[in-house]
Amino acid sequence: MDVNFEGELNSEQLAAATAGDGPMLILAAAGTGKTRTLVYRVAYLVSQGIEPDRILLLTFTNRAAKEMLERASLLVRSATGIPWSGTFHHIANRLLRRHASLLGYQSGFTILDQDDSRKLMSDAIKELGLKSKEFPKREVLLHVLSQARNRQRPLDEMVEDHFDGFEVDPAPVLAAIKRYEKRKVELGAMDFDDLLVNCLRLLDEHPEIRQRYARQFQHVLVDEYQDTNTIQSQLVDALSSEFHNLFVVGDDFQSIYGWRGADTRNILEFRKRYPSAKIYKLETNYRSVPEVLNLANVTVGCSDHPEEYRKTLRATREPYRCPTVARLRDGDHQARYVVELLRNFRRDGYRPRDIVILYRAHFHAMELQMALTRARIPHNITSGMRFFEQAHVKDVLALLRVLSCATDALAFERLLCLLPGIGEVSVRKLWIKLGERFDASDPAARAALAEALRPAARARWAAIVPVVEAYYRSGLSVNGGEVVQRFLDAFYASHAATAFDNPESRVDDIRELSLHFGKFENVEQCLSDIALLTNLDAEADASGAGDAESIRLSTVHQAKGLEWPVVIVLWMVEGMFPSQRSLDESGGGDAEERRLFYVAATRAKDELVLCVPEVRRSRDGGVFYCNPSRFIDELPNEIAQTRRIGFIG
DNA sequence: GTTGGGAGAATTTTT
DNA sequence: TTCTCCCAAC
Repeated sequence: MDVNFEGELNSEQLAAATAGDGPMLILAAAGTGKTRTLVYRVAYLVSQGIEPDRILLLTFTNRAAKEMLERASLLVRSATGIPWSGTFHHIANRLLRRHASLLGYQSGFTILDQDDSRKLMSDAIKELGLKSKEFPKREVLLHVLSQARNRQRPLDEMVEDHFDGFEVDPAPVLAAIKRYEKRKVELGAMDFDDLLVNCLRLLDEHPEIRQRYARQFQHVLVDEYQDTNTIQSQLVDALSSEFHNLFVVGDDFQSIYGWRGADTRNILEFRKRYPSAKIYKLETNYRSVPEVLNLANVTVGCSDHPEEYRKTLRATREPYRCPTVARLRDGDHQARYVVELLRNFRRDGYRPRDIVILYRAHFHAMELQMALTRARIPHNITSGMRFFEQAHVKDVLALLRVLSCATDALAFERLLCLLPGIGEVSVRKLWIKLGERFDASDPAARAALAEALRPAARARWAAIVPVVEAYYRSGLSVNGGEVVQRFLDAFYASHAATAFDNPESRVDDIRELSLHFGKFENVEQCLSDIALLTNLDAEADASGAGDAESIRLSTVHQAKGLEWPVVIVLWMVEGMFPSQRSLDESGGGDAEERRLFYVAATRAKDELVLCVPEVRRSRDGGVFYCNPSRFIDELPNEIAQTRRIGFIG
């Protein structure tokens, strides 16, 4: 391995990447080569003779994990790359599969995704007879539970806090949540939070296990450390407890996931926990023109962020031109203006993929979506709906789950509901009749099921049976992709044709899924891997092509870590950005919104346009005047050029 | 019991 | 826009 560290890194990056042992905090401002530094750190460690399997590299997203691994493997040029590299949930899953029995789980435990969790919580609420308009929604309950677990706070306290000032009786709320938790254990399943919670439990309750892994991981590296929550930071601490070679990288000013339990204190108080920690700052920005950085620096400057952590972005690019603040009349005017802008940028030579439109919440882009469609401008929206949570994908996965686990009640229900005349109630009865389990490998169980079905359903079920039989005949060696393909041909394609208004694209998705599954040896592996992935689109995006000809519309959250030459931000008005809901929430809402705006602005390489409509129209024709966002108001004149946009069309 | 239509509501969402 | 809820008709 011959990496030229001096030649390929600037002095800030070099100092961090080639530092000695001990705990280290790298504060990397936006666009300063954070990933690069982390990747070269890995390469440096390997060049110093550290075995790759003694390095633990933790990231948050699959996207980051993939990028990191690719770049590191390239530098290290080892066939195995970095074997212990992945998302927190991935690594936790790996440890739990090995040692689940110590915690009373089977190593083949199912992972519940958000959809499953929602279902389970709904059931819990219904079973306790709490379903009413006044009772908090299942999402709220799941949120409170998740916060309590991720922040490691007692549940009753968290419930009290969350409903403080509202007329909500905590007792039934707690009862529903406990019922949910109990049900999960009965199913032998873990939700996303369980993976982390149980992994930490494993390390805490079994010192010999902790020691084994802490001794293995001579170096622990963490990306996006500002987004860690309490439990994740404890996991990191436990896994680095033998060598204390902890290398964490992050930007406290890009922490935008507080509402999911991320705790900036992890990064801000790193020195408190690790008094010997060295701090390195990366402030040289390679991404943006100086005018954009000036704006970002003003936004940071107006905050009450701790001095020690302040970073001032230093530009390396040539001066270009100021960001624009566009004053507009209303949402429709904004939409027409953006369409016009897009044409101008196209004329200037930017390609569609060079441009992104960002907003605080999905529905802020409503008018624009319609305008783009009318103007026939191709665009794609990174919507809230994730690939693996779409109905058709979950349907197909349900079959695999039924094949691999006889007690997966959720999957059984989902699969059987595909049959005509079978709904939730019938499935419940059926499940109990079958003894609360369905072992698909057992011909007697299959016969019992067919027997119990009414004629119409039985006829459709008959189409699925051969797929199941073929799977077991093959001795389980057939891969998940083939099972999916057979299921699609024998049953699902025709089901899709009657159930959806866009069956073609759904069938296409399933074909793609089938191909994806071809990589895995068995069905269990497919399921375990897929549960921790959120979409295939991200992979398709990364491989380029595809949607190069469309303009991307995205929330600011989803744009984190990415960059575009042209960035247009919609609805920069009080109440929308910053969002009112966020401001109303106790604790740091304002500060987090500010950081979010900072993230939005620093995505821009060349051009940044901030749209400020004057009024909002409601559905019933009402008109509200809105004030420009505080983040716009506080910008001095020389930082951004304000333009009053006349009426178009 | 199931299914389909229509009304109404909608922060953000790495796993 | 899309998703969820609720009621009425099979």
